[in-house]
Amino acid sequence: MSTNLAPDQDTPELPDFDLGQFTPYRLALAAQMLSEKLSHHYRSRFGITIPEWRILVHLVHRDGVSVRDVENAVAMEKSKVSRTAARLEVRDLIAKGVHHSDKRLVHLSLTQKGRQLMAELLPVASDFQRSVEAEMGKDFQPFVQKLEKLISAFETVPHSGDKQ
Amino acid sequence: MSTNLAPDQDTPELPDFDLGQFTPYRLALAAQMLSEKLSHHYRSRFGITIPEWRILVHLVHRDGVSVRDVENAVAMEKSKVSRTAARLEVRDLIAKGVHHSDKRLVHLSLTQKGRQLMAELLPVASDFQRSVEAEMGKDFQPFVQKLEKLISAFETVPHSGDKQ
DNA sequence: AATCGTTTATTGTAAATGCAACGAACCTTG
DNA sequence: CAAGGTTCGTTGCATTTACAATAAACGATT
Repeated sequence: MSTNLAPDQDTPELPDFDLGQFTPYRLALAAQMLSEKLSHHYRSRFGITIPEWRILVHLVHRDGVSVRDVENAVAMEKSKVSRTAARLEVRDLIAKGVHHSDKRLVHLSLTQKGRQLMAELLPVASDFQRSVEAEMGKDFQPFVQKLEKLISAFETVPHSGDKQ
Repeated sequence: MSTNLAPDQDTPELPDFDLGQFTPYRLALAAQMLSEKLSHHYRSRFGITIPEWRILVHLVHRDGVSVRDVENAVAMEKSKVSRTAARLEVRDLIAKGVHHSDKRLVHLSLTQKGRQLMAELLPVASDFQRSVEAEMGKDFQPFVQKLEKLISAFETVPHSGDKQ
């Protein structure tokens, strides 16, 4: 409880700022809404979380890759990839092997069980994608193009001193 | 290491699925990139995290609200709002009081120190917003309109049985 | 071949998160 | 006013997360 006697004294004039007009927030909100709605399908029907989904779907696209490859492809930190992959291995959805020539690399690949799961999961994702496209109608293509433009504009340039 | 002798036997044909074309993922990526780039300013220069930023900026917009109000306004769970507000109170950036007539409600408001912080922070956010708009040029307005269309299309309708 | 620096993946640790359970305050109905 | 149901905010708990530190394998240089 404040005991200030002159609460407005010396207070700088604050410009009004509406979070609802702030693009980073609106983008985060849209992403959160779509992800929650979609991941509801993964979770309730297949017990798959979003990080798990990302690894699995990347392995469908390009099987037999390393943790580092996944990290770059699906925008997840390597420790997150590592622990998520460990969970998937326990459930026998992926297999972890060693690369032929480079023993540092982990060879991640889908198991039969993983492939069967993805055979059920991918149509759900495709349906969802189609529902997004249908929802936006003719606006979809231009929207995606501008979204990609935004992504490439804000893509972190390597070695550009971004972290400091 | 797998000992399957016929690894492709019984394997269903998996359609190729490119995460890079999947709208929920691209949206999440764009949001993550913008948030990271922006929150870098908050963090390094002011020691403010994204949840803290959201509460503070909402209090600039509409001061003296409850946890529930914040929860609805900035799309954060109430327990997250509660704990984040507790941190902000410790740092004397916001004050927690009791509502006049309803003693259940917590009255959240900016302190002098909080207002001074926001006086420094808001211009940074505005600059960032302008940089996004500049980056996208004439595409910005149509992009935002379509983004809002997407948000309202996927907004969870209350009492529509969405959670089951 | 031995050594130094780099890359890769895992793990330790503290912090953050979501969900459920809880108590307090409110609101209704009898 | 008493009892039952609801809303609000906090807290307990198990899980997840980010970041740093580590170990193992690699490559290059001498």
